Amino acid sequence: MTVLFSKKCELALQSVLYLSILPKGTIESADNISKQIKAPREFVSKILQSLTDVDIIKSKKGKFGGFSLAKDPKEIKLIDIITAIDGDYVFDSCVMGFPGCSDENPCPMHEKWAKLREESLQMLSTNTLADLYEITKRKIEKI
Amino acid sequence: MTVLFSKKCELALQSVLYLSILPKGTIESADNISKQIKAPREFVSKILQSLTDVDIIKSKKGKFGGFSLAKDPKEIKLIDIITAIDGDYVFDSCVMGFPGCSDENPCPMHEKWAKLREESLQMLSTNTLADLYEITKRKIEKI
DNA sequence: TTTTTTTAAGACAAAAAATTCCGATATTAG
DNA sequence: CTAATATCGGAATTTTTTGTCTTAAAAAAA
Ligand code: SF4
Ligand code: SF4
Repeated sequence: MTVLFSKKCELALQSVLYLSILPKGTIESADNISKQIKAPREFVSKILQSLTDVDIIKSKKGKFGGFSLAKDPKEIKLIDIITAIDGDYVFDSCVMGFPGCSDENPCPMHEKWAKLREESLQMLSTNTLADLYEITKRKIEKI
Repeated sequence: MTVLFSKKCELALQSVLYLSILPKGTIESADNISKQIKAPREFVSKILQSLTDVDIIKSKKGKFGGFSLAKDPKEIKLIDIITAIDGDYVFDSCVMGFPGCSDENPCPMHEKWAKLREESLQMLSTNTLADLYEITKRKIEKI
């Protein structure tokens, strides 16, 4: 298997992107969200719970309850969602898993990967939900 | 978890890189290789078996048996090892896992990732074991 | 207040990935 | 030939990840 983010993380990104195109303040139930992104409801629900813990989204119980963004889409960077789910070591760990890794003793692919990793991290750290608004909207509508 | 290659694939890369710095034709046992890369012997052994199936390395049974490169390090591209273990869909699948993915209907991160993915694939497709010789040697010696 | 709806929390189950075990077979040395 | 050493192939086990269920608690409506 070759994967960049865990399933949880993928679904977290999808869910939050979905929330980000709804009118500001909209509360959407886990049920609706899961239907939209075509993923198991209970699983999505669980993932969203952990995003509320880090204040990316907020939840409301009871009738007409659900989840909504906790802040402005401009304030939510993609990397925030990723680290919330997959941890902060995200771009620290290595593609090669070579033992004894350090700057003085880099593994054969270090130099080659370092650039790509840095670019990826950069991309995820600069882009916010707001930046993806248009294309997210187009995508969601067509699913 | 955030991972690019599976554990198997990482160990495959490490094992083959190790073989590539040994004098041409050297036969090394799974036991030695696993010690060198500090990984479970039986697991390494299993992984090496599947690499023999695709003629990246060859094996020899019996006393003084083991594994050795099946061809010149110049002929073995990194991507060959990766596809042998993780399959050819390696860079086809997506970071986002958005449903309904297609060129006309790309997901929000498509454009941003496409470039990075292409660069990664390019890097893995152009580099051979021979290209990494010097740094691999330095790395292995220091582990 | 009672009912309905929805999240919260945690145990539980299933699936996938990683790792080990074992019996068979091949190879070489003595 | 026999003993020793390795890979081979497949089953079995363990661990991690993914996904489900069940019960409780909160909120709104009746
Ligand atoms: S040296 Fe670089 S490429 Fe190698 S294991 Fe460490 S971080 Fe990864
Ligand atoms: S559109 Fe691009 S980024 Fe999105 S799921 Fe498809 S390949 Fe991945």
